[in-house]
Amino acid sequence: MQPIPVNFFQLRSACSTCSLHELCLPAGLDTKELTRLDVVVSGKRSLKRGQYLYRAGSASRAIYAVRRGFMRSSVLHDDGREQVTGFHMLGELLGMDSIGSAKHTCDAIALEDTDICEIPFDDLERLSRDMPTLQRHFHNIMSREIAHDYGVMLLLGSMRAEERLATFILNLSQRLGSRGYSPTRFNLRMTRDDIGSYLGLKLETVSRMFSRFQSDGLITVKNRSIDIIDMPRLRALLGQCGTS
Amino acid sequence: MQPIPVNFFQLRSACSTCSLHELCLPAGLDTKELTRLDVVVSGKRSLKRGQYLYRAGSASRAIYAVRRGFMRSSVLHDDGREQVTGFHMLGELLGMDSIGSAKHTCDAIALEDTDICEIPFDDLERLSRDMPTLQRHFHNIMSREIAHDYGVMLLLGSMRAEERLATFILNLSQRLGSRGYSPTRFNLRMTRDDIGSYLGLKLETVSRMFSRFQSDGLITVKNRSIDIIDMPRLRALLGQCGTS
DNA sequence: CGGAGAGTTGAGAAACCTCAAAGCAGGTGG
DNA sequence: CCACCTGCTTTGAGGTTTCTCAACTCTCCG
Repeated sequence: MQPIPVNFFQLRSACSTCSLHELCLPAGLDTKELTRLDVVVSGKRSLKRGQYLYRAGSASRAIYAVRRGFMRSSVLHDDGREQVTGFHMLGELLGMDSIGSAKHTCDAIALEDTDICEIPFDDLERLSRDMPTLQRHFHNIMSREIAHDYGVMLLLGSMRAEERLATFILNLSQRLGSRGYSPTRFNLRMTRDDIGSYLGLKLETVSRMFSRFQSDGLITVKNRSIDIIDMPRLRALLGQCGTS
Repeated sequence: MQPIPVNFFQLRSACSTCSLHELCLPAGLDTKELTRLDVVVSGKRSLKRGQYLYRAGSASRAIYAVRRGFMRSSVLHDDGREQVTGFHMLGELLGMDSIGSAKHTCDAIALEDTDICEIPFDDLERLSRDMPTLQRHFHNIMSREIAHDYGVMLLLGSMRAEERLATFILNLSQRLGSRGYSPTRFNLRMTRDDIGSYLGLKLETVSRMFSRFQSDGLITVKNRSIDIIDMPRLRALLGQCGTS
């Protein structure tokens, strides 16, 4: 749950033609290299809200970057239980779990109308062999995803409901802030059930925690719109509850 | 928590000189390529039980493979809480979370006397550019680690204690079996506290579940030695408890 | 033989879940 | 434009699981 250290403005300046995603970020790529990368990334898809980008089990030959909109990834257990594994906003990548198996292990669904660009593995790997900077950068991104997942395990394994939700809100705030949006006022794109699934809680617990945060004066919640009133005290919730 | 699909015998035959780890596994590398890989992988380290391979924050320029022994990885929260993120046995890789940041994000400690071989990123990336098969294979491994982490999230987010521990035991059984050891009788290398931290439970809960499994006739537990008596019923515990 | 670390077990407390009812918002069709 | 319907959200009450605290046992070593 470490915030992804991406400054959207850096990103924009580094990559004006292509899809404004993590992959063509700091990298130190020259114009010619960026152009080559751009060609590879040119496959685009538009999704309506509720439409799947891919489903578990389907064939996979690409990773995806969010150009516009908001995505949710989840894994499905045999017995029907679902675990949300992540939410993906502008510039973020998804589908890195399926390079290994050539089949998707997750579902990915659009939570609002979303534009996606597609980056075929084969092209990415071919390009990486020519461009060490890109290669290193791609490895960094996958590695960061792993480190991020460890953060989520820490959250799921050792935090209480209150701390989980505070972490979640602050993480969204940070990611929106670094993209130039307000870090204190934003709209959630997902349901309470989605949040609960991601945080290992039931939707009622999520709802109760939102209410408690509101009555404690930390945030204002009105349906899906969040307004962070007292950022310092919200931050102070992290690492407070449960010393074990 | 999907089992890692590695057959140790395949592995052994594919890679007789080097360190018998995942990296030089199916790959389809020829002898010359294997030799080049072998040179890179030649850095070795031996650890005594209780010794750290690396600690969070220290500089990182390599990934590591277990040649012999047993390792534990964990992330540390600011307030001292610890979350075990994985256990690593013969042939498995660790340290892939730290390629991105050049600093380790985890601690890695030896749970018994362990030999490790070190694979510097730079060498691996250089070699990958020459050897597409290795490149693809390395990406597969990182990708599988991500998919595996999603499985752990599912476990932590939506399973009850009983199911978590059953999953854990079956996962160990599977990994030991694929390495030629008995899948039904084995010794745990970690404490109840380690297991609890990995599974998001307290050590007392782990202990109680072991006792319950034993009195239900599923396994025999004597300290750290486990004997699986009724594999089918142990498997049946998965996906049974909690339909939500 | 003693000590330290690890594991077991019990009792009570706390956190979270389940079930249930009611309120709201947003979209659709008449 | 309104009424209705559906899906989402909130809130309460009671139940379950897991945690906490504590005492005791066991095992391994020196």
